[in-house]
Amino acid sequence: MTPALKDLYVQKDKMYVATDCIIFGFDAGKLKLLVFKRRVEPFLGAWSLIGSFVRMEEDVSEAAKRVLTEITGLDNVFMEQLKAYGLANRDPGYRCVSIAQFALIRIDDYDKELTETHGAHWFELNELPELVLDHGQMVEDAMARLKRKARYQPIGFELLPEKFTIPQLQSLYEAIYQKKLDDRNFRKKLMTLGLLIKLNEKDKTTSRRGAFLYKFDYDNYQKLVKSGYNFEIA
Amino acid sequence: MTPALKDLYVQKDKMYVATDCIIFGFDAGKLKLLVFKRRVEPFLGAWSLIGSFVRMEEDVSEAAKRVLTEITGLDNVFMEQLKAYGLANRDPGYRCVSIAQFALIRIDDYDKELTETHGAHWFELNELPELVLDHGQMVEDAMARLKRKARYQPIGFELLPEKFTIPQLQSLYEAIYQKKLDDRNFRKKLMTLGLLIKLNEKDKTTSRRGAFLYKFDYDNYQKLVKSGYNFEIA
DNA sequence: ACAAAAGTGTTTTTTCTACACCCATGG
DNA sequence: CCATGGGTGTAGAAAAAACACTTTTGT
Repeated sequence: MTPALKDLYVQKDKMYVATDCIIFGFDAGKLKLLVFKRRVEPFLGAWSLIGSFVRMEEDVSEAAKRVLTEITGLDNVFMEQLKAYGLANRDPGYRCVSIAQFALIRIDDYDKELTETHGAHWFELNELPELVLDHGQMVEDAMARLKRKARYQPIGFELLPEKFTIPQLQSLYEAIYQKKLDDRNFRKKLMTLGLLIKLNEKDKTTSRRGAFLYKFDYDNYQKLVKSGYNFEIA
Repeated sequence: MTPALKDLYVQKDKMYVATDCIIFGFDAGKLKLLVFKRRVEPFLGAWSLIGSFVRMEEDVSEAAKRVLTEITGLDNVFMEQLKAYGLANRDPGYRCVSIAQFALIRIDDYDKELTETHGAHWFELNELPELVLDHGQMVEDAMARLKRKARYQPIGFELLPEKFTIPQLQSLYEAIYQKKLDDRNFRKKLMTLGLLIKLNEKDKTTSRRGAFLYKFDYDNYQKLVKSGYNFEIA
């Protein structure tokens, strides 16, 4: 914080600082968002992102992790800051700046009980209800970030189970980019990356023949990144 | 802002919210950063980004614009939010979250008097002094953003005068990417974009022959973006 | 035997890269 | 007339896009 000179002599105003989580999941070929029905005033009954005020002694990112763990029971979730929302009148109740966080979770391994006690629901992205305050804007911005980022960083894998099939991966990318991709080119591209480990198991839930399962090779990816490698999945 | 349920019953803490500006300029083939020598405690005499506390009645982005205008005398400067810095102990004096802003200015048309009265200096990026608090991190993050963003959005033009030559533009991109680019390929690439308007004037300050001046075609760019166009300058 | 999804190669087109010489001008 | 930076084209390599059929297997 670097106050401009004159600010040293004017009143410094204190505000609430909050954090809101935009939580993406992927299920049955659809991108989904975890939103919450508020059970208290203000905005009782309205849909909203989950969030919390940031406490005096915690980092903003810690506050976000705390919320995510309370809600999903998960630790080690992929999360990064989206941006701060700081319109003076964004919350009619009181001045509050919110720092939105962008999270990706494996939809199958979160704690359903926990979420249900919090009034959580998964919505498909194009079937989202109206959200309170500027939360709709946050979701829109997060979606744009996801689209851009999925291309250059292997964050898509955060949305899939640890073991996944190529067709699953493709349908995820199709959901993110909102367009159909060519099977052969997609598979070829991925294989040439050398970042998938083929397992000796098949997933037979979607076809009689079954599709081979793969794991993402995080170790190799880390190495490649260090040596100046640029991931890209169009 | 979406408080988690339990937060409604716990104390809500108020904090200072500040904004700090990472101001880039480009001059004589070098990327530069505007930093300030502090003339008051705390950190008297240390180098720092310029910033301000956000006031109760102003948007965070307004606060940043206010600072920028106070310092440079310029309005309509390219500025966008970088991200929020929210470590609990980032400022030893008191809890303060800072929202860093990323600004690009045309180095020739800012008000030199104004900046000098504020203790401002332009530093080349690889000759930066130590900065207070987490400002060094902010600069590093901003530089990464500039590198990434210059490739996909025509923000480079914000750093050049309205009329510029191709060699000038190339040297800007070379400074941003920190590598030499091929003259012919660079020029070819730009020409095929169809976003430069060639003027009937030459800049003769750098060669006897003189280089034609160009303007960026913002109108056409807007149109192309709307029709789904993707800008790219490698 | 057949439905339904998984898996496989080749050709064409486009984009990227590397590379060397002439031009215009002011001094 | 010459030093200096401005400006131009082409060929080879690499990457992206288009495209259709065979395989497996549970029912």
